[in-house]
Amino acid sequence: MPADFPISKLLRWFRHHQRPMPWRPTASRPANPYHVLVSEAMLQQTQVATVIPYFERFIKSFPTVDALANADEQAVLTRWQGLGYYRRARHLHAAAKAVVKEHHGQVPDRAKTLLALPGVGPYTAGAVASVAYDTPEPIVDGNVARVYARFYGLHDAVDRPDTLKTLWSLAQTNVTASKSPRDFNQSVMELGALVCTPKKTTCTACPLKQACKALAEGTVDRLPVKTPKKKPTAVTHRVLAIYRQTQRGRRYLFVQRPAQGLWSRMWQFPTDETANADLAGDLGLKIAPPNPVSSFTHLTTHRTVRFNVEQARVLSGRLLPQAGVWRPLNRLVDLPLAKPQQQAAAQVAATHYCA
DNA sequence: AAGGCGGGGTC
DNA sequence: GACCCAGCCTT
Repeated sequence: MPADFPISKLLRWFRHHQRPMPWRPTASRPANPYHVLVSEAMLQQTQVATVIPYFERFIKSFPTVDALANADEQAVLTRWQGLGYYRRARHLHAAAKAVVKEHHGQVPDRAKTLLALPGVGPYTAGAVASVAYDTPEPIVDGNVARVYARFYGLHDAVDRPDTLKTLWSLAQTNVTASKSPRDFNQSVMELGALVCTPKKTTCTACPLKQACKALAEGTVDRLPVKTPKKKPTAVTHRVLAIYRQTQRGRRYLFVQRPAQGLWSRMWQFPTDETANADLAGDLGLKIAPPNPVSSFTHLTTHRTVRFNVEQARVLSGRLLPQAGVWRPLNRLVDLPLAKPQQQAAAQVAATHYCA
């Protein structure tokens, strides 16, 4: 039988210390389930402070679930650009279409129904149900796992299936007992973000300190246990900025990435990720010898990518139909680019001004 | 069960 | 550097 979780103390702490978030319902702002759904999609593996400006811009562009459902994918990806995990944007777009088509434009209020939406897993389903509708659905995210692993003294790896089962069970028990599911679920996460942090915890300020197992046994800095992750592999990408000269300046060629894999459906300069592919020839173009522009390293979770950027002028040839678009570098606002391609574009533009 | 998927904050 | 972040999907 686990120790009693001090729900009331935690809720009291939450009322005084919670950070304002634009999607959070308050006394003067009723819950907006669409806002909650958008926020939870953005918050997957992404910190609150990072999400807030993206959320504001996204809602300004797509104020309602109907607006999002009717938007085209390029516009959605453009609003997501820079946030990462771009599959989330396409899933959220598909979820909005499903809400309009299958749920009369109302974001579902039951976790089981939410779970059927693309990009909505167990955490997001519980979060939308509890935060938007105040229903007693459990949630377990990185914060909750850390708080519970410490409070209950769970020394098994928290990403193990049996430990996860325990965590969800504890979350279920606590949220059911809380009588305020919306505040309770958010309060555990907020405690994990502000007090029960991965490092430099501030246990003296913790509303759970009197009953925390890890604090009592001195294992706070060793919990939660996690299985180690693989190191990223090093790869090199060759970026080729191909331009043609027009009366109104240079137009650069951009192509779209495939729907699967890294930076799905984002746009880029033609980029060789394998060996010495014939980038221009494959597009039906003949180019002058390329000039080096810059090199930089970009880090992702699984790769460290060395980007070598070059540019070259088109000599002849006709671009294959549907292969890409020609754009001046000062008109890329509606073309969703991932971070390294944004950086490459900025550096190509800089050399242009110097030359 | 394990790996892929971004980019930034923090120490 | 290393670790983490209001996870999800595919294989």
